[in-house]
Amino acid sequence: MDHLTATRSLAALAQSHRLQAFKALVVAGQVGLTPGAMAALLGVANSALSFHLKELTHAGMVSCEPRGRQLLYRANFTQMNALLGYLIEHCCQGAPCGLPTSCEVAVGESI
Amino acid sequence: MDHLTATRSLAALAQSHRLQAFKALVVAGQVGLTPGAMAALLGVANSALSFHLKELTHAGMVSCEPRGRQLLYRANFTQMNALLGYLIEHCCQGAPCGLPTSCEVAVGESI
DNA sequence: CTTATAATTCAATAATTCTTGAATTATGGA
DNA sequence: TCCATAATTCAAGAATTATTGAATTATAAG
Repeated sequence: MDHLTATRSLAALAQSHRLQAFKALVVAGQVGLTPGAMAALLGVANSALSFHLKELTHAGMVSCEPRGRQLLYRANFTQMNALLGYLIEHCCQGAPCGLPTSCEVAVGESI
Repeated sequence: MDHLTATRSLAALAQSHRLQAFKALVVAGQVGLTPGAMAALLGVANSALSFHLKELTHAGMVSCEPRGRQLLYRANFTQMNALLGYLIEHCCQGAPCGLPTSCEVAVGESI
């Protein structure tokens, strides 16, 4: 993850509806969510949500797969983890990070 | 950290010059940096940097203290850690986070 | 084949964000 | 006091981002 990618990833999450959508996708996990379900969940117009999903997709924060006449969006955990790795590396200075004890994975380019 | 604060914190970092400034402040640590030093470092006009520092300040990502005729800005590590805690809690779903092994601190409201 | 559904795209507008350069405020030194 | 320095503020304009409603594309079911 480089500076530009980090900036774009942060910008993708830095909007209330998009952060809501992403959090919903995280909760949904591998099952994913359709745009219709998310629009209903967030109370946002279809076209507005479509716009935000495009932003998230372009930033690489979510992936999209056709399922019949619907689309299934899923959170891209790899990219999210890469963003967290970047923030921890460049914005924490090795200071205590207040992280869950379950996260003891070695950091590296694989993030 | 709640949804709104997280959105504002993310927005504060979701701009190239602001992310650069914040990273520079992280490197500077407790010493801090003056606006003049940062403007020179980033190659940004003073007034533009002032605008961005105001954004970071309003979002609570940095603090500011007068020092003679200069100002000293410092990264707010507490807020940054709270943001990381929020992202890990809501955007990771307990999945492996790819974090440095040095971060084994228990998470809590103190983040 | 026709119809209903799911989602995106488009155009227009509104709103926000960013940059620039000039003006302002305030501190410290000659 | 006078001048130079440090930084912010302000106004204007450019650029980007967000919302709305209509139109379009495409799939599935009857």
